[in-house]
Amino acid sequence: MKKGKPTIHEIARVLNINSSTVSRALNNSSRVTQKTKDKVWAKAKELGYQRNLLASNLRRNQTNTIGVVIPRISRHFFSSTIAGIEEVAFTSGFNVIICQSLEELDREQRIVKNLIANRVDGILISVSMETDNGKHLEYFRDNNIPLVFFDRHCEDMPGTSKVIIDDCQAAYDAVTHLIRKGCKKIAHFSGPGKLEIYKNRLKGYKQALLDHQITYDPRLVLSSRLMEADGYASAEKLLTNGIDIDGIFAANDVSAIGAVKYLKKNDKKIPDDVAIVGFSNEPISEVIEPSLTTIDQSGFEIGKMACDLLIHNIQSGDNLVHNKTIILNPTLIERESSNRKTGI
Amino acid sequence: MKKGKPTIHEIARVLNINSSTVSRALNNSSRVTQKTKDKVWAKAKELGYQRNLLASNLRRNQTNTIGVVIPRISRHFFSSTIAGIEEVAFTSGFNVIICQSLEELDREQRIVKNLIANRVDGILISVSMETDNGKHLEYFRDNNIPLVFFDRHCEDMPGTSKVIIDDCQAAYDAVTHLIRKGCKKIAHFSGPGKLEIYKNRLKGYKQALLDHQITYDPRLVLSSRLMEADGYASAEKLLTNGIDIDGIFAANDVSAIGAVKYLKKNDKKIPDDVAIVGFSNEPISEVIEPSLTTIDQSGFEIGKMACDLLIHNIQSGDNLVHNKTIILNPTLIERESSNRKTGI
DNA sequence: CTGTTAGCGCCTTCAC
DNA sequence: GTGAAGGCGCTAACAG
Repeated sequence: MKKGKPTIHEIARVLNINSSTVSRALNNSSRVTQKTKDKVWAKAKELGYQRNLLASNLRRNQTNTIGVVIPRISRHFFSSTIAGIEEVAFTSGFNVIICQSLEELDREQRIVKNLIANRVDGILISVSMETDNGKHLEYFRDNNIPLVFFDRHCEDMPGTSKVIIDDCQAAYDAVTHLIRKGCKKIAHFSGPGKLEIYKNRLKGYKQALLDHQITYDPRLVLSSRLMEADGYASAEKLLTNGIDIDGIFAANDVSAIGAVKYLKKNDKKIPDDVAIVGFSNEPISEVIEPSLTTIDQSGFEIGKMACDLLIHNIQSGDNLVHNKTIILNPTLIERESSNRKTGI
Repeated sequence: MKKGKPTIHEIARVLNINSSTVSRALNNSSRVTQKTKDKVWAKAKELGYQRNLLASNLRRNQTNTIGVVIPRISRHFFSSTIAGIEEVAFTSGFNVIICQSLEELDREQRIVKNLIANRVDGILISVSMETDNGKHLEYFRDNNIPLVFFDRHCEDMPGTSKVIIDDCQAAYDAVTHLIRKGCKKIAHFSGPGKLEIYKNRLKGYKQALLDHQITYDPRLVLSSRLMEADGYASAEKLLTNGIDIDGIFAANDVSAIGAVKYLKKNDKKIPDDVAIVGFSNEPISEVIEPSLTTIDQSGFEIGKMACDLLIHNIQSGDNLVHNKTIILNPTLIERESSNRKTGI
């Protein structure tokens, strides 16, 4: 009973043929007899042979693997995204390595280094909320390794593919929707200020107010670190401080959920019957308050598109020529107000 | 401008030293001068050197990577689990490859093969609902590669480490809780029959009935494929068919949620005011029905323990000697009935 | 169709 | 403390 796992040489030895032939047979090369293939496959199975991809990848200088970096896997948007990515990757024969930055730049940097060290063929990334530049991603551009941003991107990396949503427009639509419903004092629950997407959502918010002759009041804008508790606290802060609001535009789902929880728990009412618009494709939004209007951004679709683009860039062999920015327009979904017990 | 990425030989060449020295310097070997180290590091940075882990791993015959196989990343339980796993792995210097079987045995088998081909140092797995034996996992035992089951395991693999919960006892407690609250006709929303954990939960359900002199009625047991729609349909089926129930024991969170949704939507009431106990650590349960009693199984803790065990097995070098089964006892959490508008 | 040869980039003896 | 040499397992190039 020998220790080491069998290699192609082992198979070659017992079969009295050359290891190259074994390699070709195992890879279903057309330049090898079916008879030989059968023999090789049979012996491989018999010996319990398991191909060593490390060696193969090293030799071929490609791994058929793409790295995915997201802030946090437990966020519904990102797990939908991963579902979409995996679907595309899988059917194209790529493996996926999923890594979470946990919203920390430091971790993100280490992850990226590691993905490079593991020689991934390309990378999909939605940056952490501490990331305000793409210095740690320059390696990819410099070495012509495809990289695609999705959702959260870096503004200082022009000439890099991205799949993003039109945050400014979406925010504009959301706020306009509230205004049309009669809201005049609309609070904005924002996200980390470093992230491009939240800057743009704020911009859309302001523009909508401006276009409808409503004065911008900075007291109504509350940022967050994307925790449910932040939304909760923001709602609490406004309402208990007697700041008068009649609508909320939440730039992220967790804020919206936190806000709703606060309102429910304290039986607070917001005068007008439309109240909250939140970016979200969280199924939870449908449950907690059937009337919650959302700006639907399908993580699944975004993941698919981003992965499609990446694989296209990988296979075309030249990252730089194929740069492309895909801008999606999420739709405003106004759910039926079935159960408006809290007055929201 | 040369094409290939710089290697240790490249660094060695320009520094007029041997590549072995460079290798040692880069690995912080104690047998190399600090001065040399500095030179090497400086030059590495200057050239934009990125270590090739494929080569390193091949040579060292270990990858410092553990594979994680779960049914579906978007299930809250599993994403908590991953958070726990990553925390432990990260601090021990291991990388993690996360793969989802999407509940398909076929996919699971391919994933496992791929992880083997990538020479992971160990594997953590919670099997798919189609998996009723561990044939595709025998390789690990045969080659002495550590494997740890968590949550969902295979009964035909004795002598394999696992971190599981005491499903039978937990179910027993849940049903007993309902009985004490006065329920007599308790429906059981189960899961895929192939999975050990659901068999055990059913066993606990039956035993609790038996011990309290309640006759077991098979019509009250409804299995599912773990979709929210199944819970919804099960509740609908029972209530519209006039089958009389006064309590539900849901063996998984999605069933519980589906059931609650059905009840809410149709304003159905269950006579007694205790109604549903569901396995869950989903935050959603707290939102949709604050009074939903749950059997709390912390995915985070399970992930941490499983990963701890795995890494211990990896580092001790002998998988077989260190087999260990950890059985956790989840706690029953009865939430305050704050807002019982639907009569649930 | 199959064999020979020569590495991929790194690490680890073994010398000195 | 550093150098020389060999090989991890696989595949690509070139013969034949």
